[in-house]
Amino acid sequence: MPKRTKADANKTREDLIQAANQLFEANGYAHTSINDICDVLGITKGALFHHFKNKQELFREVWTRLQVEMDQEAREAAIAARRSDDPYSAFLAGCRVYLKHAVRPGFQKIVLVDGPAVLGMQDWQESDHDLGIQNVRAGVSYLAKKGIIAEHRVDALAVMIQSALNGAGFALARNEMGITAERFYDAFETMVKNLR
Amino acid sequence: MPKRTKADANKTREDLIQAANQLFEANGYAHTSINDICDVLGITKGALFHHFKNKQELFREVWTRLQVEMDQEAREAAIAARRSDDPYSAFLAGCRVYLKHAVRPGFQKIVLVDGPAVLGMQDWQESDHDLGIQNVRAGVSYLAKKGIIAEHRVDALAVMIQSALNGAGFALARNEMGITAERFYDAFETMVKNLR
DNA sequence: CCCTTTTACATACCATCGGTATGTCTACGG
DNA sequence: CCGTAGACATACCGATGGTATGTAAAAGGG
Repeated sequence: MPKRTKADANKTREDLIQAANQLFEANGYAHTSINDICDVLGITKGALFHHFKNKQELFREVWTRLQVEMDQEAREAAIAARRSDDPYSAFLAGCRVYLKHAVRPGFQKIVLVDGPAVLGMQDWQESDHDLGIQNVRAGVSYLAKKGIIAEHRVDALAVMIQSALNGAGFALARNEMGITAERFYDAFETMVKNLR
Repeated sequence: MPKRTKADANKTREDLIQAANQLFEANGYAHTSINDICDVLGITKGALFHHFKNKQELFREVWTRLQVEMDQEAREAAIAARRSDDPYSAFLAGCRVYLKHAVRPGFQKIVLVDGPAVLGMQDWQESDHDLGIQNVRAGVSYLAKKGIIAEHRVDALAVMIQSALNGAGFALARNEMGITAERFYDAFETMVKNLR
C-alpha cells in the first residue's frame, strides 16, 4: 500500500490549493493561517512548505487559477457569440462572462481585493491585466477597426472599461444601492454602444 | 518644561498618523509593523495603543483622511467650474481632481489597494466613508436631471465611472502601455459626454 | 535484488508581530 | 497641596510565518 507516491503528492498539492481557496475566500488571506489550511487536510506545515515556497506562493497559485479559469471562459463565450451583423456581440459576451465572475465572492475577495494587497501592484499588473485587459482590449480594438470608436482611444478605453466591470462586480456583490445585475448590464451595454 | 501636556498628546497622535501614512504608502499595511511606526517617532507601542485601539484603527484614520482630503478638493473644483452653458463642466472638473488623487501612489496603495483588504468589504459597505462614489453620483445625477442620461442608469453609471477613474489612475501611475494623462482624460471625457 | 538517493512529509524550534497588563511620571482640577 | 486622570514606557503573552532537522518510503541505477 503506497503512501507517499508521486500521485499522492500531486493530490496533496491540489488539496492544498483547494483548501486554501476556500479559506481565503471565507476569511481572507490575512485571517487564514497556514495551520488553518493544514488542519483542513489533516497534515502539517512541513507538507505545505514542501509544496510551496511560502504563503504568498500558495496564494498566487490560487489567484492564478481563478484568473485563467475566467479568461478561458470569456474567450470561448466571445468566440461563440461572434456575429457578422453586430460588431458588439462578441465583445459584450466576453464582458458578460467577466461580470459573471466578478460577482462571485470568491473571485472578488481573492482576485480583486486580496490580490493587489498581497501580491503588490507590480505583480498584479503582470497577470490580471495581461489576462483581463488584453481580452477587453481586443474587443475595443475590433470596434476601432470597424470605425466605431477612435483608434487613439483604444488603450485608455480598454483600461477604463475593465475597471468599470470590476466596480460593477463589487457593487453587485455588496448589493450596493440595490442595483440589480440587469440594471448594471443595461447601463454597461448602453455605455459601450455609445463609445466614440 | 512641559513634556506630557494635552497639546503634546495631540501632536503625538498627529505624528502617529503621518508616520503611519508614510510607512503604509512605502511598504504597505502588512509589511509595516507597529514598532516600525513607533521607531520613526522614537516612542513605544504603549503610546500607539494609547491613542488607537489597534493597528486597523490607525489605518482607518489614515485612510479616512486621504478620502476626505480628496473629497473636499473635488467638491470645491466642481463648484468653481460650474457653468450654466455646459452641464458637464462641474462634473468633469470633479473627476479631474479625483483622477489627480488616484494617480498618487499614496492614495492608490492606501485607499484603493490596502483599504478594501484591511477594512474588509462589509466595513466598506456599511460606512458611507466612500466619499468618491457619492461625489461621482452627484455629478451623474445632475446629468440625469438635465435629461442627458436615463434616470434609471444613474447608480450603475456612477459606480462604473468611478471605477474607470480608479483604473485610469492605476494605469497612469504604472505608465501602462504608455498612455498619457491627456489621452486618458480625452477618452474619459468623450465617454462621459456620450453617456445616454 | 540491493544499495543509494530523492521525495514527501512530520517534528521541533525560532523570531517577529499584534495585543495586553501593568507600572510610572506628569499635568491639572479642586 | 493633594488626588486623579492622562500620556506614555516596560514587560510580557500567544499566535504566526518560516526554518532546520529528522524519517520513512519510493524511485532508480547496478
